[in-house]
Amino acid sequence: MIDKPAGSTSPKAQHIASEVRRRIVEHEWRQGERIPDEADLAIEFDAARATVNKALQLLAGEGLLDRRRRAGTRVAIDPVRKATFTISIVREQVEQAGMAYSHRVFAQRKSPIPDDIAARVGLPPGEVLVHMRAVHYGDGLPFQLEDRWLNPRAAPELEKADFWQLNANEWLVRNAPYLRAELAFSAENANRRDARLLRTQLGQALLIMHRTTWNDLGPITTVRVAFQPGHFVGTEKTTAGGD
Amino acid sequence: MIDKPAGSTSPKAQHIASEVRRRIVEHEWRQGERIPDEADLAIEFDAARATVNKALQLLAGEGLLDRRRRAGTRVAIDPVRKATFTISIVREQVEQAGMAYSHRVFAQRKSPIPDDIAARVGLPPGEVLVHMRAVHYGDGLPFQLEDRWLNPRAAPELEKADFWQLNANEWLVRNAPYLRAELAFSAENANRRDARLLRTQLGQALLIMHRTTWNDLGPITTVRVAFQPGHFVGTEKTTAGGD
DNA sequence: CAGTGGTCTAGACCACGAG
DNA sequence: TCGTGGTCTAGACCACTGG
Repeated sequence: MIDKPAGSTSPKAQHIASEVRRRIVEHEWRQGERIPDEADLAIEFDAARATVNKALQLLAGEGLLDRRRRAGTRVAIDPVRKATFTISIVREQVEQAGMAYSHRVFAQRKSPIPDDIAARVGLPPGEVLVHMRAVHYGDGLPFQLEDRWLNPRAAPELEKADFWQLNANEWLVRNAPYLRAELAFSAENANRRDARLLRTQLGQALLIMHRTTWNDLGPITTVRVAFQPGHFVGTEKTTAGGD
Repeated sequence: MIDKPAGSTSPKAQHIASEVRRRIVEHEWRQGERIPDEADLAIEFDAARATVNKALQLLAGEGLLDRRRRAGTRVAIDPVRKATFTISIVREQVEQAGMAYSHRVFAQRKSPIPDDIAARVGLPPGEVLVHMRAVHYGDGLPFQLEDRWLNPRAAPELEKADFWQLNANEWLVRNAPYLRAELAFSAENANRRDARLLRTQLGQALLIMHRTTWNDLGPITTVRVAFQPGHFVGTEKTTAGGD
């Protein structure tokens, strides 16, 4: 019998990926250079081609490899840097920080959308949506402020929901899954309303997140989230790349 | 990176993933509910179990499914929302916007690191690294400002590089691939130096990106990037989820 | 046209962990 | 303990696309 490599329970594809990654990082295989094809690597690593394929697709997804039929696989010239963000539920963020969660709705009414919102979500200007503003608190202190538009046409059950009591964020997560989303970050100086609701000063730099989601009925919701001053949004882990 | 156009021959695993996704989104299968096991789905879709497995792993990666051995596969209770950012090279960002790229280095010297930087990268306080500040321009206007620390021990060839002429960003991408990275966004009011170099006003809200990279020799570089006021950083596409 | 990656299959064994 | 997902394999055919 042939023994397993001692101490290692790493799946074979992972092992191949790691080894290829190492060769790239250590310049054993240089940028733009062609690497052996799947069949050859399968022999070298004593694996099935499908296993090698899986490993190489992983690396291509990370941006370390460029793969093309007939042309073969090359080390990417500009390793694309990717980072994955996980957007958790507000309540969870607050509670993970060991604080007591609460939230308060400051406004909720039907209203025609402003032109900029219309353009962003792809609805005709003046369309009437539900508009709401809410603040989420941790231990009674403002954690984030959301300014949200909701589209009843994309989520009909929405008419029945009572967001004065319920958290819109959680209701949507549970009742209106999306098929597509856009997410963007920017920074803004706190305006008068931001400052009042977040209990900070006018002009304070705020990290702003815009998120819009769609299903096949159209846009579901678009929201501008203003975080508490000093808040960070970060990645958990990131795969290999350059810089 | 970008999915195939939906119209034509969709790979079988993609088709299965789409169909399962549809059943979840349309509440045919509810949150927390157990879905048929791989063997059953393989029969339903007339596919091999490996193909079903691939589809379900995709959805689990998106956060739509929870999979556990023996316990089976369930629709996730809180669909985790994930978003992937691609951090491109500064020059490319500028040139894609149709502007002429240039950059200027404002300071470069060896210097002991401040305590907060030391803590962030995991080096002893007072360690001497290369410190540099540079501004990247589009059509002569400031595009972003970077304040960077470089560790020669993790990238020995660095000593030879001349960043007064070369772009550190690009040099690193090509010569010092990383194995691990951390990325975070926040917002800060422009300080005096930020304002001067970005040609904006003191107190202007700036989107700040912190990035630190490591290889197996230790931290390679840590950088604070301040973007031009009004700049957005966003995702390209996002997969299904909630909210 | 032919080499290379893309994908699927049928079968197998293993690892985890719920019951 | 044993059902379920995790992974691998050997082989096959197909879809691109470079030469």
